[in-house]
Amino acid sequence: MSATSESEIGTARIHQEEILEAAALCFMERGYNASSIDDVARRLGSTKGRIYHHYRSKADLFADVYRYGMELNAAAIKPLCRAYDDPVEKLKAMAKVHCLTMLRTRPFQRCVWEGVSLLMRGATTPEQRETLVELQGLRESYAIRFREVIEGAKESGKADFESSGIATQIFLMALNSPIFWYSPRDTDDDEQLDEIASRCTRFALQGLGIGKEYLQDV
Amino acid sequence: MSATSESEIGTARIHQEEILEAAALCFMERGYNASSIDDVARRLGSTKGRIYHHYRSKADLFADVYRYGMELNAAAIKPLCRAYDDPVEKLKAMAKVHCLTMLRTRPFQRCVWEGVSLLMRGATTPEQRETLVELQGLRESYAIRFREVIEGAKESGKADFESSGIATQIFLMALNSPIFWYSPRDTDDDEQLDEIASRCTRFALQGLGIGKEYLQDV
DNA sequence: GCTTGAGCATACTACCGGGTATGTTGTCAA
DNA sequence: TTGACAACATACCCGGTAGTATGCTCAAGC
Repeated sequence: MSATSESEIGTARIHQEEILEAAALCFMERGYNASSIDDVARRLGSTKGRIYHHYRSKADLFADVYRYGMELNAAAIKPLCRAYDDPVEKLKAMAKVHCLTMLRTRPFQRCVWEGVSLLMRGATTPEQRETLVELQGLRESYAIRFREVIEGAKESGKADFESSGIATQIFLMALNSPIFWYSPRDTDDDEQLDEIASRCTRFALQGLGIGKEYLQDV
Repeated sequence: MSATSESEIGTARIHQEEILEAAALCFMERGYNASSIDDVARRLGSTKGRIYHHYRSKADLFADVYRYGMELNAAAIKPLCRAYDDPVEKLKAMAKVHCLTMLRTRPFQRCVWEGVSLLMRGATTPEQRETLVELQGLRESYAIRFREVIEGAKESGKADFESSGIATQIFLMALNSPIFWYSPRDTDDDEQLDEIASRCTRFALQGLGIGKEYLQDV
């Protein structure tokens, strides 16, 4: 609320990132409602006081985890936005990167998933509503970026589906799916993640009706 | 616990089905942890007493909702198990029916989804563990049925993927996806559900690498 | 008509967890 | 040196909720 310089915001973020990570892990494992603030604090090796010093409420903390997760997503596909002419090539790159981001930041992505839907029914105060609408907007504008490219692929004749809205939904769902069924191996093998992302990406692109001849290098 | 005749079990089920439905709706809207027993009772126009007369705990109630949802799934695909020679034709039928069941029994399927994973971390008593393992088994054996047919489709040369395990996961995820992004219209149009199920099914089958020439009638 | 038990409702307890109020410590600026 | 404030820890409050104990009613069986 007070006038804080950007450096102050920066250091605050550094302090908070540790909290964010612990919160994301807790929320992923037990869900938002089943995770207590004390749980998050225990994971940090500290107490409630630390969390409530940085966040005004549990919902605020969750919102920040959500926001951070969406920032990671947006940052990952940002370099690709202007780098391709062919929409299919662009879609391939975006899908692969998106899926890799899912795998690499799984706890946050699980929070994004649980996300707004649950909070909508619980949140009561007007400011909370406002925050949720904002977060919802982040998610939707992200999905729209994919939808536009998907529609471009259809117009190029290389994809084949009926409703772009539905197609986008299933497409993203296929790419998101590993955050649920993939449990990371002890050997944190980056190649293995790449392998999984490739398979999800191929599945999703083929689901859109894109021929295998375009998917050799995925 | 006492020796109950089958008819007694039958009438008990009838009484309980009303509770099951209310519980499924509550759990779908707010999630398991955020739904109180009183919420479920309110939706029934009754009180806690009724629920605790039939169920020993909240977890028990949820388990029954889960079980019921899985029974619906199993019953839906059961007639198809011996009706096809071509694995692709069988898979088409199973996928379509599965997706339609998702759409028609959405509240229960959302509970199945939230399902065991969350409870695993919360459930403490040994008997609860036992129940969860049983429910987990229901889900897995159901998935295995799909996996076998999917593998059959690959062996027939009409499908093309690398890991049948991963392929099955993404495949089912694509078919399950409408329980999240589809919100039923006021006009409870059965044809519309069929339309959506068709699109999901085509997406999922194409994702497996099955050619469009096999998917005209989906 | 009396008992018995199923099928609930009512009233109550115990505890957990979100939130707050206050104390403590280190650091930095004046 | 001291005041001020950030960054926590400690101690406490209190509302909500799972679960229980008990009361009520009605229908069936004898």
